[in-house]
Amino acid sequence: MEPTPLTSGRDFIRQIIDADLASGKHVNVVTRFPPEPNGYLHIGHAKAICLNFGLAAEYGLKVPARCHLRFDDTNPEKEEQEYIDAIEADVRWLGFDWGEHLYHASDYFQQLYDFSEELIGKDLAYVDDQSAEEIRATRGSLTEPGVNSPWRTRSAEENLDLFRRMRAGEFPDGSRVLRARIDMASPNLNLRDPALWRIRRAPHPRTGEAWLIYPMYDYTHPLSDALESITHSICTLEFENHRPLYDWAVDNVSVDCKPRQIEFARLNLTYTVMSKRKLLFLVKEGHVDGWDDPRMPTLSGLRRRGYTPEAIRDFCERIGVAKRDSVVDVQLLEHCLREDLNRRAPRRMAVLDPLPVTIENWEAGRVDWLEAVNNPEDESAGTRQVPFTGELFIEREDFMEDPPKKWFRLSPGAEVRLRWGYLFTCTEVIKDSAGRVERLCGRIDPASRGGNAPDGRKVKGTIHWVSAAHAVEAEVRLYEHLFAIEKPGAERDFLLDINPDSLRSVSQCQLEPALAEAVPGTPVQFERLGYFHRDSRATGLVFNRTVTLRDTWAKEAQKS
RNA sequence: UACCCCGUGGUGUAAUGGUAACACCUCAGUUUUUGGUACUGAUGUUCCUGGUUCGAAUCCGGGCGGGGUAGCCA
Repeated sequence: MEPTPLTSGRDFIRQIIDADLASGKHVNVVTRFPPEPNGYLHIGHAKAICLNFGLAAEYGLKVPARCHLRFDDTNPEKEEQEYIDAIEADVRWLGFDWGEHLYHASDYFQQLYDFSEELIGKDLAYVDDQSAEEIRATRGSLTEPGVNSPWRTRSAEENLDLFRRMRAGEFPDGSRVLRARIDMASPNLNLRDPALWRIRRAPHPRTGEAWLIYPMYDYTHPLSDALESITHSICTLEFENHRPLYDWAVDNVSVDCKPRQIEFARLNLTYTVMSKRKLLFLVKEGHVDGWDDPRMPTLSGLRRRGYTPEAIRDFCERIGVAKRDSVVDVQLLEHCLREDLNRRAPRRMAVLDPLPVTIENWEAGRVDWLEAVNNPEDESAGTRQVPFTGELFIEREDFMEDPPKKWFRLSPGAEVRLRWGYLFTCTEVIKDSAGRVERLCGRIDPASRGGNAPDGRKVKGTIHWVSAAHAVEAEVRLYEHLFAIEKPGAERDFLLDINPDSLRSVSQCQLEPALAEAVPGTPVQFERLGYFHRDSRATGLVFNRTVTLRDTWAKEAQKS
């Protein structure tokens, strides 16, 4: 090891590990990410994944280090193979690799069982015949101690016999549990003789019908960690009160490894909900279109929305790790996304709300192929040819008949640049009988091909356009936050806080021809509008808006 | 009103007894063939109260505030 590392500027977890390495308590670092396969992974899990796998990668530069993926599959009633598969795919997509170290708590059932016989032999566990209701009633309350079970003083022989018969299936579901014998008067409720095993005749995705009893999390987790030689077992704050029980388990059975549990604050994000229960509810009740709905904070939803693993990892790094409850501004996530997409997304022109424009001084039938830069941030992205003709579509909102101050897009008599094309002046506004603008006519400056004024005159506004004859049609889905307020559910049922405009689907958008070949999974910028991403599930040409561009004009316009 | 944890700009995170910093947000400006990007600048912070100390965001006491915990869920 290097001389004592600088602990300054590091989060509290890294400081703990630094100290453990410096003191010689550990010579390696082993972490784990332990999801329960009862739902899809979300951005909050990404924080834990980046932390645990990131720690292994970081410390791996100096000492042996690794991170395990372990499924915490001890409750077959809620867990499914579909979730197991999705979780593995999501962790990989995020960019992490567990190598050989894929584990399941269910792999340890036999060892966990043997440890329980050991506990029984030490008079540290007993079989309780009370019902769940009776146990609840005798647990006491936050301010009152619990009451000992009448079965608490059974002999080790009797407990052993009963426990073996529990396993053998001699008793009905719920009729008995194995309990730790700790202290029914402990101020920590978790220590009031917690259940260790319960009888449950439910088929398990991995062990099938082999087990009729299943171990509890509080018992399974510390011992699974110990069996895998985990050095630092990182979990979220709500397990803080469980730590004494965690330590009790590893201290009282024959394992030689004593992992340390460290708790950190889970991620909360503005304008979204993060609990699996709520996300499952949104899916089941049809408020969204499945776990991978682009509005969901799930990794599969973010992926379908167009988020990149790089942006998510960057975000997880920037939010830091601490113990205080906090709510991160979703704008930071969006910032990380834009920063990444700005570097990599090729630019294209797309008109979402088309307004026809006729260029009067353009020879009928003439097509001019213009060179357009693919990405000003990346010269290697090259250029492409876009067709320019006398009949174009521009964005309806880029024209105003009576523009406000500071408006520098199109208006009657005003000159704008058609991106990569010509300088254009609107000379006539044609309306339908209802007074709605139907079409614009105008003239281009033939000497301004490419967009440069021949005499150097300043043209402030640049707008995007497509040639009507060449445009391809597409559906574009405009997403906003799923919830309308920063902290959904804070004041009332979270469903009431759902944003009714979280999805606006626009059909018959007019796109430049290159977009017909857009590939799902690769981002593209629609110039002046935002970053988009061809939907991976829809047939036909459908784009999801990943995130808008920053829009200072929208802000300016909002002021008045 | 039992036990545990946590209080630093609007938000998130640093500063580990020695000038309170970084990022996001907000605002103002420069550059710009995207009202994008980039760049510059500005506003704004240690919950309160005693104590220890030459010196406290940091250590100690007392308050106050927030969160967690009473599944045979994880």
